[in-house]
Amino acid sequence: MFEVLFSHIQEKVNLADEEKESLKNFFIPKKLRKRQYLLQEGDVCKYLCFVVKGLLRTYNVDDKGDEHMSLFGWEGWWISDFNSFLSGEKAVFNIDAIEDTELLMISPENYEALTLAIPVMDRYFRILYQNSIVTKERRLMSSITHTAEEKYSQLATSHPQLIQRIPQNLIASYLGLAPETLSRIKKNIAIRK
Amino acid sequence: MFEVLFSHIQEKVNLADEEKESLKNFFIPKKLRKRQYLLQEGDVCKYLCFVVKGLLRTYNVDDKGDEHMSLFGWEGWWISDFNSFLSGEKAVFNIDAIEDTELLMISPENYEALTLAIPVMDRYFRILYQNSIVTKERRLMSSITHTAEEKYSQLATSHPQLIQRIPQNLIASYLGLAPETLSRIKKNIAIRK
DNA sequence: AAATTCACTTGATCTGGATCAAGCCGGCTT
DNA sequence: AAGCCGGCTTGATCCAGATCAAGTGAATTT
Repeated sequence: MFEVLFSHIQEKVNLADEEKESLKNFFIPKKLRKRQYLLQEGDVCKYLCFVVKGLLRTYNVDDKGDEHMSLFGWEGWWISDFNSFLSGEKAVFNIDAIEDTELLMISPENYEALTLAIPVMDRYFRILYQNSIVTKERRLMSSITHTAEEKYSQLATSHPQLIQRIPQNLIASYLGLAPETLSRIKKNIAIRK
Repeated sequence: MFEVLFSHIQEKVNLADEEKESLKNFFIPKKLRKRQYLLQEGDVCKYLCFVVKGLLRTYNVDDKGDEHMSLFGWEGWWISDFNSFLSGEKAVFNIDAIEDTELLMISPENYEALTLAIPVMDRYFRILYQNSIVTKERRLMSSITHTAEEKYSQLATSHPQLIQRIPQNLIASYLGLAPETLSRIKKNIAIRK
């Protein structure tokens, strides 16, 4: 299962064989069944998790009990309540599995130790985070600038896999829309062509 | 003017004196007058810029000609159209100076060369980007989850300096609100206490 | 000091999307 | 196979915030 992680890392930086061996020691493998929680709001997020297989969602729940998706993660994504993981503060997000999932988890201490033991991992994460920032910037501007339909269309073209794989009510929540609104939007798009 | 940059870096990692000397060679200093552009939409963003002094805004303009703030940057912030800087694609953002500003700019080639010459800069940027991701995540969830008034109140408590320093119409745009709406919100808050 | 400009306010009206409320269907359970 | 549950649709109504339209006052320009 480390092969998925290695190949993901090696898209960005090179790892020597002995670095790969060493790297294994910093991670804990874990399996989750569908609907199982990885993290609950209020707990401290003890691991940054690489998704080897499966699908997870990160979301919070407001006063009214409504869920708001922060992000989805599948093969090749890293998942956590990043603030809680880095600072040790309580998590504001819940994370649970949408499909059966396999993870490789690293603790904050090992994350620190890993970057010190294998400095090129600083570079790997630096590049990873660069891309993540660009993505988040796009989503943020889209959420401020676009209408509901524009947001959906943009998502549908940029992440068609996501539309296939994830239930529509969760996608609505990801876009900050009521499920009914998304349903109507899809209908309108379908009618128009 | 490099002292501001050094002290900012040294909040996160240590720099040897010879590394500091070397680092200077990768940057170009630049001054901007109030209202002057650093980047215009459609151009390629040729520099990642560290703000030594002053205040800038990054924003895009929609079809209707309305501006939407992406972010503000002052002393100690890094500013660019990050996607354009990294990929060489055309910028979607405009950047201009709200106050007279002093910058230290680095080109993509020098950014790459810098991290190779001084590997601890990978670590510096990794940590910088971590924090940036947490901030963007918060703003995104806030924009999806909260009402207009909640968004403003949250901003006012988390970044009071920003409220002081930046014209109210730009803050409205940053929050994704019409200027009239923000004006009314402030009035309501004032009345209530 | 008159004139223009620009940020901000206030009021009146409009509207996109939320909310509330029913049905509909396909898949699980018993 | 009958019943139930959860995801989705559809319709009717509501409302937060946008838009349109004036007005004010402070700063900048001429």
